[in-house]
Amino acid sequence: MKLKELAEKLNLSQTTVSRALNGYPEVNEATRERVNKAALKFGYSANANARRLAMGRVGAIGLVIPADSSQRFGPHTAEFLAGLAERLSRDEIDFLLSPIVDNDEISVYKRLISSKRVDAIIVSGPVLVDERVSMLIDANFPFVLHGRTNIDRPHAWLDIDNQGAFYQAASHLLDLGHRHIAMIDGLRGFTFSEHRELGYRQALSERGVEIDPRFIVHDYFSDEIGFRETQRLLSCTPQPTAIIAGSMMTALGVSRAVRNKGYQLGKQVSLITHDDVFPYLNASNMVPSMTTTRSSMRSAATRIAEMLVRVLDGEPVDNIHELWPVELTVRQSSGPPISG
Amino acid sequence: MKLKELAEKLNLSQTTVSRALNGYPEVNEATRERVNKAALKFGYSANANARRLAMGRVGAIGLVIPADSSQRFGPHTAEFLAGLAERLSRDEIDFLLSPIVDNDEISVYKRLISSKRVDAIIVSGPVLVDERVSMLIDANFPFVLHGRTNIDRPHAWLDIDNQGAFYQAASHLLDLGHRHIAMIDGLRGFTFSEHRELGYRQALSERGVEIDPRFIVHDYFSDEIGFRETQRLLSCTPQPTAIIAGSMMTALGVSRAVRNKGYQLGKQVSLITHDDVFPYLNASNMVPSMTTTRSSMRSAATRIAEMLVRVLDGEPVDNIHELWPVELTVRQSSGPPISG
DNA sequence: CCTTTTATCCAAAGCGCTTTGGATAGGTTA
DNA sequence: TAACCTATCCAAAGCGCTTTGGATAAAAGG
Repeated sequence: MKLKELAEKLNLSQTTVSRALNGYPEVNEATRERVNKAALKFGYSANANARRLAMGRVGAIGLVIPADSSQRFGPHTAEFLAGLAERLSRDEIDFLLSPIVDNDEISVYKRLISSKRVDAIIVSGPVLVDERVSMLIDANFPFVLHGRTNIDRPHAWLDIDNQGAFYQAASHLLDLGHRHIAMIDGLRGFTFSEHRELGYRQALSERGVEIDPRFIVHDYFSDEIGFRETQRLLSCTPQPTAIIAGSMMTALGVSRAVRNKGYQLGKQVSLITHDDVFPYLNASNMVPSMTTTRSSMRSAATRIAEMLVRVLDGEPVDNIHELWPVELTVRQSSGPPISG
Repeated sequence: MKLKELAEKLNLSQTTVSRALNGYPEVNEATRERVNKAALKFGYSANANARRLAMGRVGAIGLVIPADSSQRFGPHTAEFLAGLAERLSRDEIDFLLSPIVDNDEISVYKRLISSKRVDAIIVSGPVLVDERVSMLIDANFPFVLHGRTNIDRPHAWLDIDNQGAFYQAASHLLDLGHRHIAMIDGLRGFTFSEHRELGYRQALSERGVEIDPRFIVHDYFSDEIGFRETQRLLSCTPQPTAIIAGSMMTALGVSRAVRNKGYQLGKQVSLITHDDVFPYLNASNMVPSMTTTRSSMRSAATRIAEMLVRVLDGEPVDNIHELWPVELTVRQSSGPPISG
């Protein structure tokens, strides 16, 4: 069923039917109703391609995702997508996932833009000076960045206060009396990771605590890394008495290594984790319950979707950015240091 | 830059340029090269909407995902998407995620079909008699099902042997001498979940072991459910001496509850988990290492993408289905029952 | 040397929609 | 009653591409 046929059945022109369907004012209410009813009855729904061709709009936003078997497409991405879906479904905006081909990320973005299949793009996992971001600004293509870069040309972004998170975590541990604090976070180069390290260093420096480079780990978020690195850390002299973990997955590995050594969390080793809030992995239900810096990835994504809609509505991007604070929740996995 | 302009610059017709670009034979090799070079130089790339409108094809496949904050969009979905991306990137096929609106799943599918935005659909999480599947068959719309249904009209699917998985797990536990075996699996109604219960029941029945309905749990896959239900199970009389968990997330909760009670995995309580293979959560690295039935969700997705391409190439769906066996890997979390 | 084939290329007709620039008829105003 | 709105509808022109049905010229066949 196409517009023309529907129009014929109704003895109306395509113009009128189109207008009736799209809510234009210059059509009689009675007519509109008649059209709507008929559309429903015949199961008519506009061909999206034709519609977009005519309008120059798309009704979809783009995301570029890694296509190899890397760790990068993990539970964080899933939460993120779920959050986007939550908001975008309201406007019937779909999203287009474009896998990276030939490891050439930037050209996937370019393809996405020039193929006109998306109205906007969401960029995540930025590095400090992100080529994608400057390219998108240059191309004047609408996008929202999840995270931050050092590029100070105006663009829309949302980030959480990663520096503050690790600063708070480290400060709390210092308050408790810890002096040997390690951190196991995400890969070096990513802004979030660098910011977290900054927060960690800041806290330690403020108290005059020396920073031991062996205690700073950057790697993938996985239980295995958490386990392995904690084992390594616990064989250092002096041993760290506290660890800050960048993700729940990492924390699982850390816990395991700590237990494995016969230690208890919150006693010989304290642990603070950054919690992106996975519905299937709850920090407060852990045993012992986990001290965390918490910020829902899903909510952030929902908000980003919101911002994207604003960008698409033409709002100037200068004002579209948000920095979300991160709150420390003290639970049982952190306590004053005791000797092993 | 549009086709017309490019054609003008080259002093050729749109037809020829289009054909040159799309690899049709009726164009001189020299001309083709000239065209390709010019296209590259001017950064020309066909407007996808126009292209699709003209061709009636899309270059994207559809997936419907839950948009609420349910548990359903979790790490399994993420792995699945990653697997699809791995294969579809080769053919530059994108995927379109359509969130469910108003909780009306079937109409999202219909919208997806009639809006002509995707060439095919991937359906996952089928129930025993799945309305979506019969609808898609009726509509004669290409799709591949991840999982199985009882609908015996021809369609393409890939499933793992869920029944066999739980049958093997239960049998192994019975072999070890367990007589009180519980299972904590996914939500009732889903085929995979029903199949697993079938396997479990079959194993127990074959050995004449009575089935205790309190020992069969169906719920979301999460550590919290695993924890809570295990606590409940361990307060039953008689206590189960073994638990089969449907997912790694569940297993984390189970482990925690077991430890919490002062028990050891593989001693007072044995645990076998179905492992969908998450890169960030490794069964063999757990302590104690985890006995699993293992089947990579990611590989399955990659294969499904492969099948989808075949479906799109017009191969009859009758022969496009695969049932993947699941292998039991015995590790330390399962052992003979000992008294608490 | 003329006819037939083959290799290239092109003009124009869609694909299904939105939107521009009127038409038409009934109602208002003076 | 004539001149002017207003509300409602329509025909036709794109949107940028692919594809059909030739045209043209060079090569081959007789």
